[in-house]
Amino acid sequence: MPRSQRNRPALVHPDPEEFDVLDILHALSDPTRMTIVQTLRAAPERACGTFAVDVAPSTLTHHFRVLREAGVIRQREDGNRRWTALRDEDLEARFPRLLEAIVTAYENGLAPSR
Amino acid sequence: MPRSQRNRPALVHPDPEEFDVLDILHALSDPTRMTIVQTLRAAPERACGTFAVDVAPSTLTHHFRVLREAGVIRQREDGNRRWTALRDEDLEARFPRLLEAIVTAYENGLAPSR
DNA sequence: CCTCTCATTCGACATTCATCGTACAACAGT
DNA sequence: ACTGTTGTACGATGAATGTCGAATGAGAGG
Repeated sequence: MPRSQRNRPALVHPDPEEFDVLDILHALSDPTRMTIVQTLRAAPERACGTFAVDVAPSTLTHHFRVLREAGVIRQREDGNRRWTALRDEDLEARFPRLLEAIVTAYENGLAPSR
Repeated sequence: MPRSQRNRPALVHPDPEEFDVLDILHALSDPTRMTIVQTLRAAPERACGTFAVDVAPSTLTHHFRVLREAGVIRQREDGNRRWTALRDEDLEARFPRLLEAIVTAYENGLAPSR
């Protein structure tokens, strides 16, 4: 029996109909979380520890929860690892072009005129 | 001599090169501020008191400052009124399709599936 | 069985934030 | 001048937020 079904509370993953744009915007307005999303756009699925962000593990867990409860990412358990992926398709179905516009804007703001 | 040039500090309006996507996302992640932006999309310019938001005047001033310092709105003085307008073109030039995608997503989230 | 790794939960902390009431300043009429 | 309107500035307050360290728990592998 995997860890997620024993002592650990089930991971909260809202349905696309429950997505709230304001929650998504808030989730993406933090630099650490935006870096996570940006990283996930390049790699389809990653383990928690493989993100190049400079925060404590418990802080990372916190940021994952914010993203997950907003519907931005999906997490699944696999042995001792927790894999994280973007909910590209769900987001696109609910809010077309939203994620693309935001992440593109963020990446445009990094190098060119800063 | 208008009010803005006397005892009052000049209104802070960042240049488009200084826009920060994360600041913009944070500014738009509040329901009151999103309502303001949505209202401004319909009317090109409005006076402060003409927004259908249910907060105290001083709170409204606070929200205008957040939006203004993020580059979302522009405010100008005219006699006793302060006129507020969206910085459509500046935002579009700096972050193409960003505002459109966000406001559209917000409006889609209001009626259809909620 | 023992240990190491991975990631979480919990509690604490300092900061930021949304909100309001009060006081105030400038303009517009009368 | 006096008065009402418009909107700001300031200070306070309670809630939310980002951060961390310590403790915990489950899995993997010797």
